[in-house]
Amino acid sequence: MSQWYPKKGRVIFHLDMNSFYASVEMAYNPSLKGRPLAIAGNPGERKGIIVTSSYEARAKGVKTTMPLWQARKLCPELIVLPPNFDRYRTASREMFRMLAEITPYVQPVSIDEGYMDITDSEKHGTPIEIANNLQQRIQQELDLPCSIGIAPNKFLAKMASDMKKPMGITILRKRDIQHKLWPLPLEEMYGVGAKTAEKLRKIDMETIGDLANGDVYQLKSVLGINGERLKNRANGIDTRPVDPDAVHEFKSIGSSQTLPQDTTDETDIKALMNLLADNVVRRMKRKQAAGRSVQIMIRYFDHKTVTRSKKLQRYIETKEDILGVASDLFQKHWNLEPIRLLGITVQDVEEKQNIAQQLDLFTYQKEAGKEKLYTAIDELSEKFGKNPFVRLHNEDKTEQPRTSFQKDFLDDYKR
DNA sequence: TCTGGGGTCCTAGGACCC
DNA sequence: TCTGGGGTCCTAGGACCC
Repeated sequence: MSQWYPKKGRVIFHLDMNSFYASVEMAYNPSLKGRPLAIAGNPGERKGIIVTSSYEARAKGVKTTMPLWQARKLCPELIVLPPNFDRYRTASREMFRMLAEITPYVQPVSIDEGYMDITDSEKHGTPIEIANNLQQRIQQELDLPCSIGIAPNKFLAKMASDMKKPMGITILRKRDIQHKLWPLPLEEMYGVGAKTAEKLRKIDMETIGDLANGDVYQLKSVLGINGERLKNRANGIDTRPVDPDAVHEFKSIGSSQTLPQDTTDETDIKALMNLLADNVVRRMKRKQAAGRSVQIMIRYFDHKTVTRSKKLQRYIETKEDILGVASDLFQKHWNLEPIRLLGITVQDVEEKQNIAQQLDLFTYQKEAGKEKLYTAIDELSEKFGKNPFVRLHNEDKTEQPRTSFQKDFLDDYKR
């Protein structure tokens, strides 16, 4: 008789690069180390906001998404650099390559963070040893700091990696939840933003512990299905697997841009739409993808934002097709007020190779439909002898057989 | 003269079908 | 002469994350 083994608990890492863009710039130019540094989109323009900042800048109150002028007021000696995405992508690739040397179960979630399932990676050491080695290696070979959370599932690992920065390693076991997780304010929970926290405060909740011990029906009535999920997470329940393929399963590809000034000028608008369509098409080509739905976004001078979309009959991939649908939507829905930002997104995106399969399926169904028709005709023929349908039959006999099923049928027919 | 740009997932209402 | 209840698709918007 086979022995019953308890299901092996998983060991999940969440690895988070610390102030990634700023750290990469410091690795490239060590003279920046120890100084207040910020990466900001197009310094000088109005869309200049802080994307990332070094810990020295954060100490002065500089925060992500803060307008640049505000950051400079708080920290006059702030060094500001424009983003250099090629550098960040290179560093990111190197970092993920190191993770992949430990296990194939690596799920990138953004350029600077990812999950690993190291449950079956004992040969590389204990979880602590693996985390230490990994952190050291990234530090020594890439000159970049990271934090690692170690836990039995993704949610806890994510929360753990946030607990000690920079260069932290934090273990969050189920039995640690009560004293390490529950005292934290609601906003610190992954998945709880400002709006959700506000709703929860209205029912007298302040901490993650309050959420964990809340009444599930009340939570559902306030937050819908998300209420139940958040309660589970707060109790350390999360069964989502680490999925290395998730990164390939993109669903939309979009591009949006704020104009230099608000405008109603159709020439400016057309030029921007053209540029956005170019961006989208270039990225769709790179991913060998096509899409079935086009969405435009219009942000007006007063920040009011509308989206309008159209689902299409067929998959499209060319600039002409995408720009055509986007322009139609724009013409139909622009209220003539000054525009601040425009966006074009292609949705229901599929890799073309998968679309081919879908087309095959479609063809197959059409064939299957024909088979049914043929069967029906056969029955009719048997009942009534020769009839007009037989003509259709004869025409099809010359067709190239497409499915084995149809081939059998045609063979039968010829006999 | 505050508030970028890339995404994902969920909700809710109307249309339409059974 | 009034009218149920599911299910799916489409569209618009909201919340959240990095």
